Amino acid sequence: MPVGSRPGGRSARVRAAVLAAARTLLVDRDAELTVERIAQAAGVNKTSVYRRWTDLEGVLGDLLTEYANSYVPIPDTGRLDSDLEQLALLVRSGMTGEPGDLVTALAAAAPRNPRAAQVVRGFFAERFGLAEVVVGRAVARGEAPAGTDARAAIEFLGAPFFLRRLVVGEPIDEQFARRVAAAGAAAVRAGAFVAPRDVSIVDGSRAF
Amino acid sequence: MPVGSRPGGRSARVRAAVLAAARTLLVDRDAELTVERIAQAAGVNKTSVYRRWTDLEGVLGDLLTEYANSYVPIPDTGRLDSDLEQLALLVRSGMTGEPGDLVTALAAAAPRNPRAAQVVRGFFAERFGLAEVVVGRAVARGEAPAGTDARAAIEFLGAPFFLRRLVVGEPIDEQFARRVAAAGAAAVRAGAFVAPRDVSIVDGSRAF
Amino acid sequence: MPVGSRPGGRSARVRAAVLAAARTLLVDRDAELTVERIAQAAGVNKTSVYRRWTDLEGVLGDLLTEYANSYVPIPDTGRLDSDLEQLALLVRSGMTGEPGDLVTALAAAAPRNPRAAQVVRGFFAERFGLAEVVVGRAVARGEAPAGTDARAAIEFLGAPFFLRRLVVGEPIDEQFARRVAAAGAAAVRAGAFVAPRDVSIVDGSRAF
Amino acid sequence: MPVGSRPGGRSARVRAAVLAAARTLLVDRDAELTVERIAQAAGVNKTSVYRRWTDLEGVLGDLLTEYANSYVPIPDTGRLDSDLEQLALLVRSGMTGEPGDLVTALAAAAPRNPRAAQVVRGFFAERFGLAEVVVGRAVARGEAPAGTDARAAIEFLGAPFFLRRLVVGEPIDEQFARRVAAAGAAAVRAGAFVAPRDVSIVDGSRAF
DNA sequence: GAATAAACGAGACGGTACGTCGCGTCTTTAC
DNA sequence: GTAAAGACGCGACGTACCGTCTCGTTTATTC
Repeated sequence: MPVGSRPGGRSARVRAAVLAAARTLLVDRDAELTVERIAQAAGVNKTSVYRRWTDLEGVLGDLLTEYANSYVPIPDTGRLDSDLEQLALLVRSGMTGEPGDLVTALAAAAPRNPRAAQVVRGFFAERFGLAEVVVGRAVARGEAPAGTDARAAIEFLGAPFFLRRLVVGEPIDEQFARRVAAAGAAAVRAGAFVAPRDVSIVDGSRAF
Repeated sequence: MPVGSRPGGRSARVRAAVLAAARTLLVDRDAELTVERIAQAAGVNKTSVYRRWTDLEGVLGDLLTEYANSYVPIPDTGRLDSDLEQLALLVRSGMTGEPGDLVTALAAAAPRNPRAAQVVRGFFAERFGLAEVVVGRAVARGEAPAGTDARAAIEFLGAPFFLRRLVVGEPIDEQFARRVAAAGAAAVRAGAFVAPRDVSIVDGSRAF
Repeated sequence: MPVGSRPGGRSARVRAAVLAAARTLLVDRDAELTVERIAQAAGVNKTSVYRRWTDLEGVLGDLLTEYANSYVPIPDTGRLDSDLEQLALLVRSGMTGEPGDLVTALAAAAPRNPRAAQVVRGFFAERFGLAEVVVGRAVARGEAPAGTDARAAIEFLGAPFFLRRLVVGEPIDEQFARRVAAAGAAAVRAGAFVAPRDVSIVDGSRAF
Repeated sequence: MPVGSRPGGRSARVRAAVLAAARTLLVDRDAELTVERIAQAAGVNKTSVYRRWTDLEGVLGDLLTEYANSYVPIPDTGRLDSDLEQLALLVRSGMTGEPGDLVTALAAAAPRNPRAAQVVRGFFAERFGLAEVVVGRAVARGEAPAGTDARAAIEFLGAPFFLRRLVVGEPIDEQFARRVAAAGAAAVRAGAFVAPRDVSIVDGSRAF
């Protein structure tokens, strides 16, 4: 959704001001995140916001995309357990900060705003995709059975953070992250994410 | 927030009509679920809705409570794996149907409506509580290590369904449910949910 | 377009406040007659205006209707000349005051607002209709030829006031009104408004 | 407001395109006649319109001026009646066609746009001025009393066309034009437009 | 024939008003 | 005397034009 046009022009200024204002209002809890308020906080006319984004969710989507483009180090410690732990701690710090609010806001808007749904899905598709290599390496090292569905494993690892954040509402501390990582590692090692047709083989090999 | 009064009075009739209308609009996708629309569909004045509930979320909360009060059979097959699988299949059928929509709607409202958050949390606290016995039995049978945190395990089991439903948006089929159950069982068996203070002991025992 | 409902209720209060505010803003030249400003001046929410009237023109239409319902004495002096003169002076005082502004505003909106056009037409249809009796009496007295089209005569009499008001913009003084009346009387007496088929007869009689 | 510069340059081309587009949109009823739409229809940027004209009304003013500069034959049949009839038929054809729409649009804008008011007044001042000679000749021929105010008579003649066009909205057919001419001729002949101070003389002469 | 100045296309911008929707409150009538 | 009917204040929505403003790109004169 970003327009871009000339980088140094007025366009860029307005765009930056709006995103910054949105970010501020997002952090300020109980700040009624509306288009009008964002525009006002950005010192920009409401019309200018609608010229660029179709929606409030469009703005938030761009914010989220900015985060998506920021560098996230994928851990590579040589062991599945510590890789997943590092990953879980990264997810935790992401979920408790600003992007967590963004995801919450967008996920809340998703049921009635297809674009919001698309943005948030795209964000996670990318994030999860990056993390899959961790599982792939474990398979290569023999820590995880061949045929392990990396995507499923990562989704399984990330899920509890969302449940807490969006539904349960309890705090997400480091211990929680470590426990989730441990569970994920155990499940991966036990072959719970091996693709169905291979399961029989794995089960068979496990019988010995 | 429900009033109740006398069961056969106007109160009861209005209440039933509103809940039925809300349920209908909830099932009809793209039906914009607003108080005014519900009142109209119920053949009732908007004021009558606000007399009984503080919010749209209040109505949905009552709807969810009705589901919460409906009987859910907790599986007891004698083995952890099949118990969790049954449980996961139950969760799946719950998430794909009407209560799934309810939870989605309430979870969406949660960030700006504390009561909605409370309702949805209460719902899950109860559901998860009921399911914990499954883990307890596994511990008793020796299938799971002593000190296993049943609540954490169940939360871990349920989480992927929410992620799919609220965020990722992919369909939740039986295979998905079975895989989640398998992962959960593996993690439980591996002791990933043993409480921290016992972890040292476990670690200690693992040292030998 | 007026709603009416209960006379002493809130409805009536809002309605009166809006009409009064509109009247005030109408008189204040350069006062940007908009719905929002009227609502603000009336101490009423914009929504309440739109609840009752579809348009700004709807409000003005009601104002005009109020004037239409106010009593206007139709002169009956016994002579066509003085009757028309009285009438012209009445039209003049109407055109130079508030209803003149109303008509101006509505006539301006008419080309793009059918309802405004309808209102202003209805207003004049009624006004002109009332004034026709003056011509009718003149015919009965023998001052005007039989078959005189009273409607056409009155339209002819009223027209110069509109031209001045809407187009030319010059002031409309008493002398102007008297001259218009004199011209109208002369035209009526000369049989200029006798229906076409009768014209030949009149012309014939005039030939002698 | 027209710039002109060199006749074959871009300026002239843009100017012509804009005026042509405006004329087209003016004829197409229900075409919303806005600056943006005109610019688009002209294949010209909005800025280019504003570079040349201050307003939409400025454009329409130029359009009207073009019509004003077009030749209008002032009838000279030798008799007042037929002169006025010819004139009325000319006015009719002008009012029912494109210039009628122009006048309507400009008259509608006049109350809030002084320049529009000025343009439309100027147009009529010129048109009426040209037509005055008809009355002057009638006076010279003895068909009308000396001292007849030609301007007033012509205004009186033209007025009913405006009333129909701007306010009443009924069609303007040839019969209407003829009747107006007849009424005008009768009023002129009867001395209704003789200047006030002369009225006494006329009245006196009429007394005999 | 190159330099230069004016006009142009493109389109973002601040601004005002529009008309709509939904919320939750409050009054009025009627049962 | 309670409750249904529905108007109300409120706030935000998203749209349409307005008239202004850069910012490159032609175009057409001028040297």
